[in-house]
Amino acid sequence: MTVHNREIAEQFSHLADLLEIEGADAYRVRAYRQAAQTIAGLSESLADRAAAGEDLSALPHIGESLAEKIRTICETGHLPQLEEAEERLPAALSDLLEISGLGPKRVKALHQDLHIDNLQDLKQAVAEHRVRELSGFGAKSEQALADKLAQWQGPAERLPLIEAEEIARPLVHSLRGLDGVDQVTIAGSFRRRKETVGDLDILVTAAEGTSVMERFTGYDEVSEVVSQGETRATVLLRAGLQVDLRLVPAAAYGAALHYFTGAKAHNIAVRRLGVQRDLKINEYGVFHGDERVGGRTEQEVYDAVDLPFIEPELREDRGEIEAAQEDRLPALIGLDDIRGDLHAHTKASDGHDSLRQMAEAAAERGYAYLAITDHSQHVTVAHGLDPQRMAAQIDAVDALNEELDGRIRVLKAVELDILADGSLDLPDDVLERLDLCVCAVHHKLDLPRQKQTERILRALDSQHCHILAHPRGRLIGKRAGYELDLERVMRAAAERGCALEVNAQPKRLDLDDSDCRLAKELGVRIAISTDAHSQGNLDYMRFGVDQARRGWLTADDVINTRGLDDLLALLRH
DNA sequence: GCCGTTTTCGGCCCGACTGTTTTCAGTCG
Repeated sequence: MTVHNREIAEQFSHLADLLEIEGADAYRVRAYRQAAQTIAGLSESLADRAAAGEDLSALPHIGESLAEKIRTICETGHLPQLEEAEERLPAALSDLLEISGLGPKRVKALHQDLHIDNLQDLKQAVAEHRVRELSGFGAKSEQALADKLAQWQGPAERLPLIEAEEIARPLVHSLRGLDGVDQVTIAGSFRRRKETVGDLDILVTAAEGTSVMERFTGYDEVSEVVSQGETRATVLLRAGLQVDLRLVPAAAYGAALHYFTGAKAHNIAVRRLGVQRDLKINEYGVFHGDERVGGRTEQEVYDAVDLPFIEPELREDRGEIEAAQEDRLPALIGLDDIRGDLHAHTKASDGHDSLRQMAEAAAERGYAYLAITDHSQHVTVAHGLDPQRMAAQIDAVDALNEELDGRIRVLKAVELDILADGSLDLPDDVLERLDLCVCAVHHKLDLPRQKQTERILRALDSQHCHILAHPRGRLIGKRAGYELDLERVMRAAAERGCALEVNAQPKRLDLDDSDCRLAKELGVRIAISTDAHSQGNLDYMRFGVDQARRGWLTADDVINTRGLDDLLALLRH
């Protein structure tokens, strides 16, 4: 039984909540939260690392004390300090912190004075108008709580980035359409291209007296104005998404953009560097005493603390500040570096478009090559190809390449099922005729960790396995992915020269950002592929590139930045 | 509880908005 990083992070996070309600030292609480964040963002299994006797205190925000606690959790599954806290306070009290407007102080008051232990107790107390009697609360807060509790459906779900884009587009358009509005920029995790977005942070610069706030709070899709001031407003959209708007003067645009892009931990780290230089950095600029010394651009903010510009995708306080100080920031891959797509389907299996349509669409995007990777026979629901149909498709691709006359090269390929025992779903004599094999797991997702790992390792042993597709098998918000020792798979892939895929489907993004970073560390090559099931899906490439950038990858780390000849040479190895 | 170009102690980012107050605490980002 391996303890997941996620479970360790949750225990620290829960402990932080309970300690905060108890009124513990705020910095101690923050230390637990930062540690939880570090752990949640790791791809390598801490349980494996701990078992191997590695020094966990080398990790950011993990010191001796927390390293010891991690070891305890890995060995026993429990954190004694959390269990002790749960004896002092009801464990469900931390649920109350999820309600916006309730922080640690008010939750403590609710518990101590009204004996509220959980959300149910709170509902009852609100219904009986007992909350308004409490010092610090009033009729208005009680009513606000009543409204929020009535709509409460658990912690707000984060939206996949692509859905956030669709919601943001018309809103941004509406704001830009207003006279006097200069810049409208979406910052926050959206700009950092995080795979999911919890809210939208919109930054606006405008001429004085422009009615931006009115336009914003009056937007059609707004279901509730949460707060509204001179320079800042928060609304909820009907889609359930929270949107914050910040109005700043043009001279502060860079400082505001930096502040509003976050991540919070990155901002704190940058501001700390400012403090060391006797500078104050806030959303209005960089200040030396009362004198404003920068802030029109983000570059000025970084200049002030002697750092090179740090790309938004890297701003997570995951070592980018240190890397910037040591001048070893990666030159991140860009969409323009991509020369072709190595995973796409046609009507032959479960795609919507023909071979020719897919090839034409890829050529229009300026690609040098497109691998057609229809499913193999085991995936019957997707009408997977058996040896005969595969042979027919190989011939069809050869014929099409002749007709295309070098405009683009279609690669003969397959998305080949890895069977439960790790064998491959088509015989060698068929596979030998292909340019490329993309191997993937589509069934028996519930094998135990060791079996699943060995299954994939066996598949990697085949000389035909060029790329391991969607290695974790997760679906964002739906499925966690199968149990797997990914680090072991990566080491094996590195040895065999097999690439791992970043599947760019917005609901997969698999590998994810931190997996990419681990892959790079271990010397694993990456393929960024769309897994397109239609021509339009080829545009998902940018979502894959986003995650690769978040994972510190350069063009050199990614095989489909190579030209056709280099790629083919690489695949032959 | 972490961490170090003020290093093993004593710091730890900074400001807007709301509601309940009567000058500010709490919450949020």
